[in-house]
Amino acid sequence: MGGPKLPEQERCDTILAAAYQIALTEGLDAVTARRVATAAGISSGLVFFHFQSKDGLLQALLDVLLDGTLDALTDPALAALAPWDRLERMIRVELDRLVQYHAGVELLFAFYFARRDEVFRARIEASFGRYHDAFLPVCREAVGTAVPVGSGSTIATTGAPGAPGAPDAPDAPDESAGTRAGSPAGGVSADDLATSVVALIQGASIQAIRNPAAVDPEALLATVRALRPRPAERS
Amino acid sequence: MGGPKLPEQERCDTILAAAYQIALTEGLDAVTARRVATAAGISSGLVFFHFQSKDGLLQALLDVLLDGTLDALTDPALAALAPWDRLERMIRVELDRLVQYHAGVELLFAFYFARRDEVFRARIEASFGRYHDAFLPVCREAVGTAVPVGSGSTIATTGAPGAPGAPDAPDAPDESAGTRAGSPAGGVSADDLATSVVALIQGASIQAIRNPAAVDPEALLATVRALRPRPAERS
DNA sequence: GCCTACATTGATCACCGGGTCAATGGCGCG
DNA sequence: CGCGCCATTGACCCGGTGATCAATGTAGGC
Repeated sequence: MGGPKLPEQERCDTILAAAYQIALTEGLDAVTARRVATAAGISSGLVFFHFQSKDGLLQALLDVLLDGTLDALTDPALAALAPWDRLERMIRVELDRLVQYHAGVELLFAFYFARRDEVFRARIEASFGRYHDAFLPVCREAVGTAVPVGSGSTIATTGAPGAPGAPDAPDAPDESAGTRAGSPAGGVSADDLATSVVALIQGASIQAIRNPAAVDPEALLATVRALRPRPAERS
Repeated sequence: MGGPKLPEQERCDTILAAAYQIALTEGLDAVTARRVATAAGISSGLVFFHFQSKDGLLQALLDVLLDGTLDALTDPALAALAPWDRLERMIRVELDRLVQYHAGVELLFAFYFARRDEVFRARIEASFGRYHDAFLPVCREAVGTAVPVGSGSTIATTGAPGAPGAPDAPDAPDESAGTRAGSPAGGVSADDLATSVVALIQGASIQAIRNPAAVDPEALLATVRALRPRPAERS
C-alpha cells in the first residue's frame, strides 16, 4: 500500500480529468468516488484526500466547466467591428462554440438540473447573468446608433465597407412605431434585444444538445439580421 | 396487513400525484419508492405492484408532465387571427404558460438531463419536435402573406442588396450569403423564423426556471414584432 | 357463509453510494 | 542510516435504494 508521490496539483488534475471524462460520457450520476478513482488509476480514498468530499470534487469540476466560458465574447478583435456586425459576430461565435462543446454544455445543464444545491445553481446562474451583461453593451450601441434615417447626423455604423459579401436581408421594418416605452429606432430597446439574443442562444444550446448537427446558426442569424434596421431602403 | 381496496386507476393516480408533488418540490432524485409510498400513505411494495419498476413510475410521471403540453397552441380561436397576430399570440400564450408552470418545465428538464435513458430523451425530444411543427404553419403564412409592399413577394432574397447600411459581413462563411434560399419578404424564411421562435421560447423557459418573476414576455414579443414587416401602417 | 381473486403489507435481500481510518509505502532530511 | 512526514491504500461502516415475496386482509360471486 502506498504509492508513488505526485505533486499535489498534478494529482488533482488527474482526478479531475477522470471525473470530467466520466461525466461527459456517462453522465453526472456516473461520477462516483469509486469510478473516478478507478478511471484515474488510484484508490477511492485518495479522492477524498484531495477533495474533501464529493461535493468538493463536483465544485472543482464545475470550475473546470465554467472556466473560460466567456472569453470568446471579449475578444478585443471584436471591438473593431460596427455594433450590428459585432453583435452578429458574437452570436455566431457563441453558436459555433455551443455546437462544438455541446457535451460540455449538456454537462452544465446536468449540473444545474440534477443538483438543486444552492451553491451550484448560484454559480451557474451568475454565469448566465454575465452572459447577458456581455451582450448588453453591444445591443445598446446597436440600437443607439442604429437607424439614422430620420434624424441625420452620423451614420457611424456604415463606414466605408462596400459590403462585399452582403447577406440577403431584403428589407426591414424601417419605420415601426415604437409601441413599447423606451423603444428607440429599431423597434426594439437595447434591453429587449439583449434579452432576446440571450434567449435565442440559450434555446439554441438546447437544440445543440438534442442534435448538434441539426443546429443551423444561419437560421438564427438570419433572424437577427432581419432585426437590423436599414437606413436607406428601396421599396 | 392488507388494506382497503381502491379502484386501480384511483390508486395509480394517488401514487402519481404523490410522486409528482415530491418531484416538484424536492427534485427528481427525491422520488424514491419509499418516499412516494409514504407521501401517498401506502406501503412501498404497492408502488411496485402498480408500476412494475421505478422506471415505470417515472415513465408514467413523464406522461403526466407531457400531457396536454401543446393544447394551448391548437386553440381554434387562434385560427381567426391574421398570421402575424396569431404568431404573436401563440408566443405570448406559450410564454405565459412557461412562467406559470415553470416548476413543471424545470421538472421536464430534470428528466431530460438527469436520466440519460434513451426512452426518456426520445419522448421529450419528440415533444420538442412537435413544438417546432406547431409553429411552422403560422410562420409560413406569416412570411408568405407578409409584405405586400412594392412588388412581388419573390424578389427579395438575393435581389440586390444595395448594402448601404450593410457593412462587411463579419466573416461570411460562404455558405451563408447567397445560398440561403427561400427567404421571402420578411427577411427571414419560414423555417428560419420557426427555428428562431422555438429557440426564443426555449431560452425563455430556462430564464423562467432561473427566475420566473424576471421573465419579461414583452421583451421577446417586442423583438418578434420588430421582425414583422409593415406595409404601410398598422396599430 | 365461504371461497377465490386480488390489493396490500412490511420485513427482507442484494447492492452501491459516500465517507472513515489504521496501516503502509515512499521520500527527503538530518 | 534512521526518522518522520505525508501521500496512498483498501477494507470497512452505515445508510439508503430498487426490488422481492410470503403472509394477510378485503371485496365480491356463489
